[in-house]
Amino acid sequence: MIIHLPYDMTPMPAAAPTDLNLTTEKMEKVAFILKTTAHPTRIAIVQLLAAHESLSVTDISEKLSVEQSLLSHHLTGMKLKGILSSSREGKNIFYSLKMREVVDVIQCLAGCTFL
Amino acid sequence: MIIHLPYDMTPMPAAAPTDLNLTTEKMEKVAFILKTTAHPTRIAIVQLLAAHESLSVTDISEKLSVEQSLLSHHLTGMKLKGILSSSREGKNIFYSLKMREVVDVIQCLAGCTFL
DNA sequence: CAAATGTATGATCATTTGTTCATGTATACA
DNA sequence: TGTATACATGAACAAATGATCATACATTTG
Repeated sequence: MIIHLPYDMTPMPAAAPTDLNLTTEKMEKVAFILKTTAHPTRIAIVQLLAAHESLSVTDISEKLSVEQSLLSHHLTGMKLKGILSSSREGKNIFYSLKMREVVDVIQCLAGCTFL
Repeated sequence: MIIHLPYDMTPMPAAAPTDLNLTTEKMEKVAFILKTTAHPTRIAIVQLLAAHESLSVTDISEKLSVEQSLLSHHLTGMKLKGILSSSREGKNIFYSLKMREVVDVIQCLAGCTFL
C-alpha cells in the first residue's frame, strides 16, 4: 500500500555540490576582472557595447550622461584590463567589447529576482 | 562554378547584439554584488561553500589559511549582502551559500582561457 | 562559576578606487 | 597655420575597502 504524504518530506534540494577547482592565481585573475566590472557606470558601458558593437566616446558619454573625462578614465581602465578594445577613426575613438564573458557575468545576476 | 577562397571572407562573427536592458537601479544592485564577490579570498570562500554545503568559520579559516578575524569580517560582509547565510550549532557558526548565482558568475570567467 | 573555545566587533591605519579639474595630444578643417 | 573637435592624462583629493589588533560575546566543559 502506498501512503500519500501531504507534502514532500525529502530533506532538501541539497544544491548539487559544484566543484570550481580554481588555483590561487586563477582566483586572483577572476577577482581582478570582477573588480573592474563592479561599478554601475562600467556595467552600463558593457550593456551599451553588448548592444552596439562599437561606439565613440561621445556616443557613450551622451547616452549615459557621464562627463567626458570621467568616462575616459573608466574606458581606458577597462581597455587596460582587456575588457574593451578601441580603434581610432578620424577624430573619434570607437570602443567595443572584447571580453564578452562579462555580459554573461552580468546576466547571471540580472536574472536574480530578489535583486 | 564554385570559387574556393583561401579563407573565410565573411565580415565577422558579428557577435549577436545582446540586450540586457537593465534599469539604473538594477545596475547598482548588480555592481553591489559583484563588488562583494571581487576579492580572491571571497572567491575562495564561495568556491569552498559551493563544494561543501556548510562549513564552520574554523573549517574555512584552516582550509584557506586566513586569520580568524579577517575571515570573520569577510563572512559577515558577505552575509549582510545576502550572498551567504549562517546558523549557530553549539560553539560553531556554520556558513553556507545562499546566492548560488555567484558560482555561475565565477564560472563564466573561470572558463576564459586567456585568464 | 571559571576557564577554554569559537566567533564577532570596533578602532585604526594603509591602500585602492572614484571624481574633478586643468591641461595635453591628435585629427580635421578653414 | 590656426582653430575647433574628440579624447587622454595627471595631479589632487575624497571616499571606500582591506588588514591588523585588541577586545568583547556566546557556548560548552570542568
